[in-house]
Amino acid sequence: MSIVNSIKDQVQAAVSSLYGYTLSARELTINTTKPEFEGDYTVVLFSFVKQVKRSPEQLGKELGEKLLQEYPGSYSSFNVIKGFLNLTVVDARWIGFLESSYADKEFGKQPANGQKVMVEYSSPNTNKPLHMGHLRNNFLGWSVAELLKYDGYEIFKTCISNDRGIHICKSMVTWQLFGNGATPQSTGIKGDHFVGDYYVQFGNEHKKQMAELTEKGMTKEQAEKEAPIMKAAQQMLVDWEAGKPEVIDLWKRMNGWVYEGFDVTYKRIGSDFDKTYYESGTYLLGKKAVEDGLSKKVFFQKEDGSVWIDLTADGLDEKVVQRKDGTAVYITQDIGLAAQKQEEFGCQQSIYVVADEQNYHFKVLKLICEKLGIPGAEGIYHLSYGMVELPTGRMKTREGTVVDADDLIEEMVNVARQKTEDLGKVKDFTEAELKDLYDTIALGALKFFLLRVDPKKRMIFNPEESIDFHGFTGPFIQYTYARIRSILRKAEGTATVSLEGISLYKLEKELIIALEQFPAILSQAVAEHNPSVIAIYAFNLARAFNTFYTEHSVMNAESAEKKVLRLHLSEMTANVIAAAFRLLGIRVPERM
RNA sequence: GGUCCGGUAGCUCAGCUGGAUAGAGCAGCUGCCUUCUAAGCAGCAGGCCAUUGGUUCGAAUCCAAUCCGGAUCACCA
Repeated sequence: MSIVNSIKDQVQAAVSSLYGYTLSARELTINTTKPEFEGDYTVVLFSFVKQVKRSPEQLGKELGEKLLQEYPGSYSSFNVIKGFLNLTVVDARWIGFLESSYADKEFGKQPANGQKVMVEYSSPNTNKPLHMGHLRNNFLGWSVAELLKYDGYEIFKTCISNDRGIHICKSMVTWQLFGNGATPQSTGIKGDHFVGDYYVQFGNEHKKQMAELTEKGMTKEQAEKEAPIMKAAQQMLVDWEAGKPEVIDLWKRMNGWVYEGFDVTYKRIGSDFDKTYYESGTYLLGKKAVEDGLSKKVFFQKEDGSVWIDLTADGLDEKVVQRKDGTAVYITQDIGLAAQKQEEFGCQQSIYVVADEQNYHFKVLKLICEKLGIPGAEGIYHLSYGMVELPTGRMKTREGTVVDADDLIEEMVNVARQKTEDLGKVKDFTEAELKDLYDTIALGALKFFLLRVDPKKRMIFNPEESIDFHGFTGPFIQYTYARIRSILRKAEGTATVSLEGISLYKLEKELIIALEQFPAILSQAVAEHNPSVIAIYAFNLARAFNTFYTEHSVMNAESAEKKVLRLHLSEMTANVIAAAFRLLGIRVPERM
């Protein structure tokens, strides 16, 4: 049990035996004591002074004395200031905790709980390369999956590839018209960028053709549809749905290029999936759901043949689920896919990592699935995250204002290299070791930058200011880790001694208190599906260590006991940093 | 217009299940490398927590209204 929880139990017991009053969980708040006061934990008395009919001062005094008397092994002293009871926990208790946990490389990990959770994330379109928004999505999805795994769930990571539709046809048509048979191999351009370039070119051509048509007197709306290149793309979509062989071949070929490109990026950023679904293989799945919905009278058909669901009773609108031409809309595909995933994996919870612009969509999806009685519908959870924006507003592919993922990573690696060379601490590294270190630092900085912010909030990224390597950053924490590893290498073979009876300095105790909180932080992060909780914690822990480190020497400690104590403190800090970073998908270097 | 999300230091963000004097990082300014890695540490400066009202022992936090910004309400995906 955590120390806070055992304090709660003891306070409850003490109040009960003193006043015959049972404190509810809501009435009992215990915080870590503010640094300006003496003590480790603070019991807030205001919330139950009335119930026990005492003044705050009197209550604090009586309660403090009772605790000290009943649990002499737990508390060494107390003080009461206004309505706050500050308790000091005996050093031996902290040391006992440290001794039992310092070598645990998986501190806080929970045993398997038999529950299965699916996490769907990444979900790219195959007509353009990954950008910064995808990175946030990937890092988030991956990290939340790891968090749940650590918390005892069995996890399945999936990805849905939006590989069909008008968008990919646009790239295909443009390649046919202007490509002259070029390939990623012949041009040396990474496949996803290669295809993405044609998508951008489509936009330019389309604009050009629209201008010509509007000059001839067409309205903008007409021109948009009538532009020859747009008509060609539309036709291609029809041909694709009809299964025209040469279109299918081209589609497979171009998507193949994109996947080759994606694979490189995914490998680099460490994203992986247990299963990838392709929209081309699932977009007809909704049919069954529509029939099912009609027979259950959840859906109704209008005169023109289109199928709808009326959600006005739930405060939403009427929503179309099948077009009058009988084809499925987006939401229907998702319903079909949800049902299929449930059949294949049977998870209790299904998490969709998708940007917050789709909040409404997922609200509707969940509601419809519930009404259709699809198993696991209650377990649908939309992990909604805010978009990454530029200081000038949203990123737009067509306007060329996206921050490309590959470019950004490359730039980060360059900064990491430059910085490392300037410092000159790892001159003995081999080429391969250096390359690995630059990747570790660069991706560490990038992932930390994107994960340290509450997922719900949209975040602003200014490409003019490069991502920092100092302060509240990944490299800061990696550096702390490397420093500790350096000490531990030097300390190998140090004889262990009993720590009984030794007392703790303030900075030593603060570090232990921080370490002890890790499991509580984990459950918070899991409950909120929020890796930023871990990121912030890791930073605070590293900072606490650095403060301790400059103040107290480990290897030249004043006694053998202190040396062992500090080695254990250092080792546990390193273990917890490594565990926290593993959950964020960030590696830690032995040296940097 | 309806619904949802946000507004905290010059900038980027914590704190939001109500608790003590609102915290970090960056940027600015001072110090600290002949002792375990200075990607570090210590310090200074920087705030009408959007506004107004309410709830109470206590409000950045809860409630209401207002203002500002964003998303969404497609037979697009």
